[in-house]
Parts: sequence; C-alpha cells; structure tokens
Amino acid sequence: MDTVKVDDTGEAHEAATKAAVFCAAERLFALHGFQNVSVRDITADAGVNLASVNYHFGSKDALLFEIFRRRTAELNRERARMLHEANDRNAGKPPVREILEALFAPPLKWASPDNDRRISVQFIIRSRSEGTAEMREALTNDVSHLARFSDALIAACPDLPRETVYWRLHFCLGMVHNNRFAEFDRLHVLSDGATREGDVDALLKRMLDFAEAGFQA
Amino acid sequence: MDTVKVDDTGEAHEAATKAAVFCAAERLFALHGFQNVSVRDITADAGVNLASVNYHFGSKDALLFEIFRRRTAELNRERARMLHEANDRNAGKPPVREILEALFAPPLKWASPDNDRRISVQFIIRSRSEGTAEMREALTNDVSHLARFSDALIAACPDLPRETVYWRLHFCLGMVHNNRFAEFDRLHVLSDGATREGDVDALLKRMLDFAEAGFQA
DNA sequence: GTCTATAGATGGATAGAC
DNA sequence: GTCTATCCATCTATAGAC
Repeated sequence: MDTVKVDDTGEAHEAATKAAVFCAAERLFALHGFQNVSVRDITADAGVNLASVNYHFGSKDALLFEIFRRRTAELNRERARMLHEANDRNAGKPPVREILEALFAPPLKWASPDNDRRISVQFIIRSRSEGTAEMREALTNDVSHLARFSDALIAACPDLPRETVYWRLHFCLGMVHNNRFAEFDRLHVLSDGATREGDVDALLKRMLDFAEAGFQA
Repeated sequence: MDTVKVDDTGEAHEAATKAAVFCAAERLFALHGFQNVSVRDITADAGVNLASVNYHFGSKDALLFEIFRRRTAELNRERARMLHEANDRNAGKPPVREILEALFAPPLKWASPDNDRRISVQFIIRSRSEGTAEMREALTNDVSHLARFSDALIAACPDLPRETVYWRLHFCLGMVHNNRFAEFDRLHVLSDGATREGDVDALLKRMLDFAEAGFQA
C-alpha cells in the first residue's frame, strides 16, 4: 500500500487517486494476468473514473511498466542490502548459503500470507513471462543486481568453473520463480496436503538446504 | 509436424488445413504468448481462411486446449517411458539420478535447437503461466504422471520425510520450467557469453549434478 | 482534476454464397 | 469444406463539458 498524504488539498486527492489506481492494477494484474485485466476493470475496482489511468500514467502499458519498475527496484534493493550484510558478517567473503539466503529470503518473506507485499511478488513473477516487450527487454539487459550475486558466488566457489556457477545461479532462480500460487496448489494436490505453503521460514530452509548442496556437487 | 495423408481426396485437404492451423497456432503462441496472437494471425500464417479455426476446433480457446492436451500427453508419455526403463534397469528401485533424468531429459532433448519439438516445449512452459482457466485446472488436478515420480523418489530416499521429497521435486520442476528462451538470453547476458544453451547433453548433466546433490542434502 | 461520451481499432464468431 | 463479408462485443485512448 502506498503512503498517501491525508489532508484536504487537491494534491492529496490526486495522490490518493493515483495510489488507488496503482494498487488496484497491481492486485488485478497479479491475480488474473496482464492481458486479462482491462483499464475498465482497474478503474472500477479502484472506484475512480475511466480516464484516470491515462491521465495519471499515460497508458495502460506505462502503468504496467511503472508498477514493474517500482517493485523490482524494491526487491533488488532488499536483496542487495542482505548481500551487503552477509559481506559485513564474513569479511567480504560470505559462504554460498548466506549469498543464497540474500537471494531467496526477500521474495519468500514478501510472499508470506500475512505480508502486504504478497501480491507484489506474484506481480513480479508474472511480469517475467507475461510482460510487455519493454519489460522483457529490461529484464534481459538489466542484470547488474544479479552480477553482484554471481560475483559473490564465484568468489565463494573458487574450485568451480565460472560458467558452472552461472548455470547453478540460473537453477536457483528457477526455484524462486516457480513459487507461484498455481504451483503451490499443484504441489498441495500431489502431496495430498502434506506440503503447506504458509511457513516461509521452513520453506526458506528447505530451499537453502537443497541449493547449497547443489552448489557443493 | 502432424502426419497428413497425401492423396487427392477432400479428407486430405481437410487434414492438411487442420494440421496447418494447429502448427501455426502452436508456433505463434509459443513465440508471442497466447493473448498476443489472434485468430487472424494464425489463419494468415497458415495460409487458410479466417473461419478455419472455428470450423475445425470450435473456438480459439478450444484450439489452445487441444494443442495443450496433445503436447502434454506426449511429454508425459515420454517421461513415463524413461521412468519405466529406469525401473527395469534397477529391479524396480532406481536411484534418484535416474529418476530425475527421466523427468529432465524429455523436455531438454525436445528443446534442443535442432529438434522439431523445440517449439512445443516453449508452448507447454508458457501454458503453465498464461493458460486458460481450463488449462490451469487440468495442470493443477491432473498430477497422476507426477505421482509416479514422487513415489519413485520417496522409495529412493527412505531416510527423507515424505514432504521433503515433495518439496524437492517442486524445486526440480522449477529448474525445468525456468528453461525459457528469455531466461537463457538473460543468463547469456549475465555470464557475458560464457553459458551456451545449445549443448543439451551438457545442460542435462549440469541439472542432474545440481539436483542429485540437492536430494542428498 | 474529474467525469461522461465517444472515437477508433481490433478481435472472436458466424451467416451464407459457392 | 472453403471462403468472404459482416455482426457484435470489447478494449484503449481521448475530446470536451463541468
């Protein structure tokens, strides 16, 4: 939820309308997919008029891209912060497990059922496969935040060839991106209820156990 | 490519038209996404008239579902065949690595640059996140083919709790589903060209090394 | 800034000729 | 069975009143 100034000026109304559109769009996109949500759906859900999207954001695609940019920036910042802390704790050479924790923990914590950002994570994951050409181009070419992780992993795995580290990072990202509602539901059916999604700390530990062992292969 | 009878009867023309629509639709859907491809795009690409989709398949969504059903059935059959062979080789108790190979190898081999089925794999992966409600329901509830893999893995890992095996299978599926064109491109940018997608045998070995070690954590 | 009304474009589906 | 022409619904974007 965005912070909205709560006074009686027009600026507050403007900000409130814009924020309402932003939040409604993010939620509807995350739940139903980008192409399945119309500007009409968004404005109706936000309780504002139809023209608001174009007035405040320029177009539907621009709105989509703004949500995408803000949320990915927040996620990258949080991951970078945790990686930085891992560096500080380990004199600049953190072990694989702590590097992976900085990669896994932010989206997992955010996806927790009681977290406001739960919907943001689903939006980000969805943008990876359903985004506009502009978003996909940004995803492909803007890898600077990932480079910090691959550099750290290469330093932590001096015995592994560089390309092996890149591939294993790719595998880890696949593990993260697979954490979608539908996939959890499927796993729940397969395991006949033995897997519960709610406990994110337990899931984080499971992912770290698996991935850390994979890096030591 | 579908098998088409090549005689001069009307049936051959009918089959040829239907097959042309099927192949064009699969390719365009796989490349550009389901919602970004119109019936007009498909019929234009296939060189047939606009009404063909509705005549032969009923609707755009029904066409989509038929492609989905055929391709997933083929993939599941190939995986089951390899799992069966692994069973035969190991007196009914194959090791983790051979089970995972039956899970990984079919989609990887099909995705090889010189394989006709390369496009089918991308279609299947895309259907996982962009499919219709009908397709998503089928994906969630039809887990019988996966159950054979989880059963085999549980038998191969007697020391692991059942739910741990389910989660690790979930992680492995995430590794598979992340093998999309866009993700390979991104990895290529990140590694500055050090990772090449072309060698599927090498990639299969990398995936098996990583996942097998993860199961032994 | 907000809202209504509508332009302008596109898409799925179908009727009817051949 | 094939194809053209068309209907009708839906969508984004915008003009213009207030």
